[in-house]
Amino acid sequence: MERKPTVTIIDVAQRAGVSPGTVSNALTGKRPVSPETRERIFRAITELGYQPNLVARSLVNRSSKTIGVVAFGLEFYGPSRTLVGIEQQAADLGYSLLLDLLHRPDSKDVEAVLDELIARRVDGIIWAVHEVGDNRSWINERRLHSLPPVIFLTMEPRPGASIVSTDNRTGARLATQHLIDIGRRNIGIICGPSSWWEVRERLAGWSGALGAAGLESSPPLIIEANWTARSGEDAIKTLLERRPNIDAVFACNDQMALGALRYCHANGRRVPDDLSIVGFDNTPESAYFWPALTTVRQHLAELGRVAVNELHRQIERRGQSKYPVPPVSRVLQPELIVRESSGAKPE
Amino acid sequence: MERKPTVTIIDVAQRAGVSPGTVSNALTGKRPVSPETRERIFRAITELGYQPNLVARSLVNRSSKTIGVVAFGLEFYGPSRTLVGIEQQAADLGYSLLLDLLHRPDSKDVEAVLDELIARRVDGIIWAVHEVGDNRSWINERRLHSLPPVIFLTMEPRPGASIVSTDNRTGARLATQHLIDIGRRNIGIICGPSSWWEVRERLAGWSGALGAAGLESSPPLIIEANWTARSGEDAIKTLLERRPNIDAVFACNDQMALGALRYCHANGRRVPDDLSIVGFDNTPESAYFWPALTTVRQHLAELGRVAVNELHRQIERRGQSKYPVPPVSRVLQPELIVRESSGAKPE
DNA sequence: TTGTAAGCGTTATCAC
DNA sequence: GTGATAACGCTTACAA
Repeated sequence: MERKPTVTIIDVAQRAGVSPGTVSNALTGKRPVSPETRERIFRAITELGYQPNLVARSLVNRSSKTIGVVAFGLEFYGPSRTLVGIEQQAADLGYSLLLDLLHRPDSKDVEAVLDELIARRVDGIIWAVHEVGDNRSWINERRLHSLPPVIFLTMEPRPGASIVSTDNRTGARLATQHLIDIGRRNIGIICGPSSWWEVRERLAGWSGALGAAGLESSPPLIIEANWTARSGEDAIKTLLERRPNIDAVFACNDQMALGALRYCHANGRRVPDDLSIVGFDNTPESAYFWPALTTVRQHLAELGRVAVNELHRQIERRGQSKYPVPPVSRVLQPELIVRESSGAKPE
Repeated sequence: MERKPTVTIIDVAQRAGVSPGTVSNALTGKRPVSPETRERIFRAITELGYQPNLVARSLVNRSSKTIGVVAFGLEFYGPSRTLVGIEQQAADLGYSLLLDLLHRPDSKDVEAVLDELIARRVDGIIWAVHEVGDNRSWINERRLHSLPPVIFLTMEPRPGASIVSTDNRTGARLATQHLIDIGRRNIGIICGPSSWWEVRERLAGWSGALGAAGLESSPPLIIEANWTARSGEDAIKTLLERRPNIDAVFACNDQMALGALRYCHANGRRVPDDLSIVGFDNTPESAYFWPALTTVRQHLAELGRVAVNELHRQIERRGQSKYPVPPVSRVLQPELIVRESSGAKPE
């Protein structure tokens, strides 16, 4: 097993007739180098085909210019869209991304994942796993203190934790209020699993809007599904059996709304004439459902970008002061997208 | 700016009363360590809260246990699903993932991306960017030789390049043959951009099946769209204006099929009675379209897993022999999923 | 089985 | 502006 000798900064230095330190300076620009030597150095670099070694640089710098992203459910629209935003902003700021996927949102491997990221000396972490059950019980100020800066996506506020999230409660309120505004009075909700914090928030938004309007938001109007179109189909069936007079349904994502739509087609319920349906997420497909889906748009890529920016800020500040960086909290507002399925005339 | 002194392998060694080399051996298991010292070492590790530094290890090992993934279009179903497969298999084999996203499939940043990956000393690369236009013109044996092992996803065969891909041509043939089998005779196709290799393959599968059956596959039956549902809607309109007698359409992805479905609803064309529609990809939603979409399933996660396995093999072999590793080529077969939109009774 | 010491490829400190 | 030289934290001959 042979190895072709790798070209190092030392080889470049020799060829250019300077010292390794000077080559480093020319490369990083951290201190001035005279134009002539600079010129010689870069010629040597191309002649030798020198490839800088970021691993060595990371070692001595104690910083890898890398962000660890821990995510779940990349096969779904939301997480993958957010990841795109993360990657773009990270690239703009000069970071590479180390990607770790959990197989389940409530995976018990958390510590192993964190150890891995620490071992690789990431400069910061973005925790893009939904808050489900007690999967964030590991978070506390002491633990956070032993980690590089971390930004959590969309979770319940916790002391010491920096959070960037969508205002799910407002999103659900928007959707429900819209149904109320167009004259609906018996409004059901198809939830995702109630172990998800986001679901509980959306449920709160729904019942809040109904309560404020003096309308019913009792348990029979609530049904739990599992985010899939299939579960949405089953859910609306149950809902309508329980309460045949329901005239509107708010589904906690577009896929379940799609399932509900399908059920209505198959069973002669006209949407939106007999029943209004509203979704959540604004997936690209939702505009082409039949009828086109009224839904709530989350700014997912923006969420990712903001998270990276906040993380970057924390990384920088951490390097400058020895005092702990105060946690931040940013909330992004979703927006209602009115289409055909609710029955209002889109403007 | 203060730094809390990091615990190194040396500190552990001192505390355990052994040499650093022995600690390393205990950690990696590369050479035997007596049970007693092992015990002492691990106690020291936990007492000190030692965190191994993979950056240092990568430097001396000249291998980072990292795979670079270059991808495009993560907001779409296919790429994100494939990435999940890649991540799972990579994790199983002990690799971390370095993720690089291109903003456009025909991005000109290729060299910058490669340089970045080389600088970080990835052990291998998975190129998950679709083949579009001449965006793979940079690939040649000489260039590949200067890179770590690379696996390309779904592209036209090229000398020296290892490829893992879906058999798009067969997939399209399957879909078209199905339409022929159920009695359709005037079968149009809604393509993605013809600059995409996959599109040209699917087109070839479509026309191949038609030709074999003695049916027409002339240009008026072909229309190019851009993968979006909206473009699918426009495309079928044009197609039907050109050829009102069309009785079936094969759309090159599910989203365009969805757009086509929507057009038919809006214009009183009954699917599948008047017109059969078949898609490609088998997105989770497609089973809940109205009518449920007949489509072609790609094994996307499997594609990613196979790619990682092949890459792993190449990385290993490269380390063992000085001879160049022969490129491999793996083709995965897609499968037809019959639902309602084609008109055949699903079995 | 364990210790010693020489790297791995950079950057940073201190002189000049 | 530039050159020695000592780290950075780990692995691995080579000895013992």
